[in-house]
Amino acid sequence: MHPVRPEFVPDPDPDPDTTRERMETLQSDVAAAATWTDAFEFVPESVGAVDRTLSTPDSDPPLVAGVDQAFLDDRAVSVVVVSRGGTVVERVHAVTDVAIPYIPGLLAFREGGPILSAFAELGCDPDLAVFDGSGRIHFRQAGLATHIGVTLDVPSVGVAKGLLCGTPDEGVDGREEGWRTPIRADADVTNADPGTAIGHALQSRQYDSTRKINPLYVSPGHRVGVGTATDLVERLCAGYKLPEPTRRADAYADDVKQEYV
DNA sequence: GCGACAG
DNA sequence: ATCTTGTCGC
Repeated sequence: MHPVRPEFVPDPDPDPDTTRERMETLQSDVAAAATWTDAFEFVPESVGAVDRTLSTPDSDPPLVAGVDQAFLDDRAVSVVVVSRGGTVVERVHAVTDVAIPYIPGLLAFREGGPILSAFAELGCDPDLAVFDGSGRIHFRQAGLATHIGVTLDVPSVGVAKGLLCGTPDEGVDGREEGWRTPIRADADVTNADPGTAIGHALQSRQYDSTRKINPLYVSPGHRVGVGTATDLVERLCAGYKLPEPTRRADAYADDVKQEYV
């Protein structure tokens, strides 16, 4: 089986509380090493969900990686789908054993190692990675997107379908497409001044009549600011609730899973 | 003790 | 995440 990186293996201890403390300490270290300001080479405006035949000969669109997983019993299928503009240029996957259960706030310890195994199969170097889960919107500001982003030192953003923690500036129900509001740190978020914007709720899609689609919760992973993270995700959407990188990864993970069932 | 909680 | 049929709407 693929070796699990030390970043995701806290020193073993018979006491579960001690193990948990070590994982939380590791996350605080990850948060301290994270950068939440724009620190990437590509031009944000060149990022898109579809190819643009003519116009804007600006700069080459960056390589954007979508990451997701599917599970079968005690195994995880981790995939990375890389696209440039609207074209998929590479898809890789890794099947690994999962030993850690899902615990809110500790997701990276369950999925991190398997995801790195998939990244190890990649032949290219993504300019940006989009994750299915939170980044800075996390109790210790070290969600999956931040943890992997820091580990690989790749610009990253987290896209979650549910809010883990933090408080929205406004109610999020029934909003129009394109709407967004800041998610601010509250007492549940450590290492952050209360009121600090740690992400956004983004209504990436909405129906005209029967509105009932919930918003996306976008947050910086690493080397991306809060506003830019949401701008990028918005640019990566193509008429669906989820941004294209994540949608493709989700679909590919399901395909691979079927072959292992 | 109770409630909340990404995938 | 996963287990699952039909069903409402564009």
